[in-house]
Amino acid sequence: MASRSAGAPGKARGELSAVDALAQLSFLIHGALERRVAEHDLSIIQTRLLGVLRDRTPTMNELAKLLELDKSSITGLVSRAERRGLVARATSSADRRAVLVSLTAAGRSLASAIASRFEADVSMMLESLPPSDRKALPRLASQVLVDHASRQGIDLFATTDS
Amino acid sequence: MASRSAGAPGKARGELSAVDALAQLSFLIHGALERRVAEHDLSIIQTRLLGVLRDRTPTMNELAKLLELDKSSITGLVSRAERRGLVARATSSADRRAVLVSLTAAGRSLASAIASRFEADVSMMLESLPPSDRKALPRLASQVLVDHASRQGIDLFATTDS
DNA sequence: TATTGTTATACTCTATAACTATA
DNA sequence: TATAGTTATAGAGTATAACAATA
Repeated sequence: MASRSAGAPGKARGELSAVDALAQLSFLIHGALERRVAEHDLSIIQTRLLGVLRDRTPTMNELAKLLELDKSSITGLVSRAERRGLVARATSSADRRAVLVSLTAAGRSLASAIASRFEADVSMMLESLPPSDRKALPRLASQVLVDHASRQGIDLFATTDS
Repeated sequence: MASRSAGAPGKARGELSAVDALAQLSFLIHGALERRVAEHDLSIIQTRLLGVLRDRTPTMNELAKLLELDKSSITGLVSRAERRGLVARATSSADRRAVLVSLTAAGRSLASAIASRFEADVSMMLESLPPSDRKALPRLASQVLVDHASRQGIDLFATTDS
């Protein structure tokens, strides 16, 4: 369990189990993002919405798949963001049932501000490591991500323009 | 932004920025836990509640500090867990205002089941790495955690029995 | 008076089921 | 008929403010 206290069974003092260490790091980063975006009165899911809209203008349906939520949840999520002027709805001209969601200028600027703040937060966490380890950690993380994605038949670096 | 697509500016194809890699790994682990505990109709916060109770019997107030929630949020959280028979309330004999929260046998067994399932999930993610890296990743994660904690004046490995 | 916990209230987030409009 | 999206409804999770009981 991630939130259990440090002393895992069978581990020497001053050590976390592999799983504990990764789980706690995950909570640390997640929590840092949560606190950061809370300063802008955003939740994690609202932030993810802004994030996926930075380089897409998906339909509500596509948004539901991207965020792994039910379409009815997307309705409310987008409506609250729209009420705050962060995103805009537009009826698709190709299919008049479909609604296209895009970032407003305000939404884009907020997304950028958060991204750079958060980047600084994570960089700060890494600064305690010696320079060689500071490169190794993201490299290993990438490796796990790429392998995990490929295990699901996804190429993390697939490009549309090829 | 963590949920942005892979190609970060200024990065060669096939690479994630350091921050992106860590953020995405964090979301991967968080999501894996979320899906795992959903099988038992638990949320992340309910799971964290069970987790902190594995080696503590705190008051509501202490629980609020441990989980970084308002005490009024703890009331509902504990009540829902209590209704499911996972935790129990008991009035403190030392201070009759205080309520002590503990894990029931059912709660403890559920917490153990989840911990071992989740441990397997994370181990599986690590198995794609060569053995040396498989040790390095948790080691680096621990280092970041310990340094982060000490920066806040906390000794992650403090013991009560010394 | 101060502290512990609960209650009342309000809002976000989520899902299921029923609905409308378009295809 | 099938699909895209919204609405109605219900419940978890969260915070603020007001409250009761105990210290």
